[in-house]
Amino acid sequence: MLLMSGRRPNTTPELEPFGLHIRALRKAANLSQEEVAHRAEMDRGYLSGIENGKRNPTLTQLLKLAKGLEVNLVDLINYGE
Amino acid sequence: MLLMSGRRPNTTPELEPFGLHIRALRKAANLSQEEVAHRAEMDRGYLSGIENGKRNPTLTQLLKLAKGLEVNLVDLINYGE
DNA sequence: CTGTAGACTGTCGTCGACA
DNA sequence: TTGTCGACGACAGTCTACA
Repeated sequence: MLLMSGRRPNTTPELEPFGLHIRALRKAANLSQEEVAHRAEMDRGYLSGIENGKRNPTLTQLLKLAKGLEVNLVDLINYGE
Repeated sequence: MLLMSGRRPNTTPELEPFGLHIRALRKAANLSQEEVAHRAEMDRGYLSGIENGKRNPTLTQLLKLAKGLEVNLVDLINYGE
């Protein structure tokens, strides 16, 4: 093997706080991952990966996510760092 | 012709305002692309692509860029939208 | 409802080079 | 100093499916 297809990295320390923040925003809005993913027009499994700090989203994905959570981009990335 | 290797997309409307903002921040600090890229530990040519709205950086790249420009993440992405 | 696995396409991100 | 090109490895992002 060594085919390494579907990216499934372990939790990345750098991305973890962001993921927790996204989850907090979603919970605060009382939405399921599926609902947010649908509104953001992104994959539900991918959103799960983001919340768990396993994915490294691009700027365009962040824009979609902000839309899905109905917050502006600044609030989306305004976590502790 | 149709081999499409080294990513060299045309300007993406979605990414353009962000690029202009990054350029403004860099100019305000009186830095060259090379200096910022070095401090951010990223490729200079790639930074050029970002400023021109041709690249779609990931969250980790944004974190690096904030470091290179010596601003926090919020200021980095706080452009008009 | 959520997490994760497999498979696939397309792009990210780097390096070296040249205008 | 900046933009862009070629090549290439690695990963983003999607879809189906199952616990």
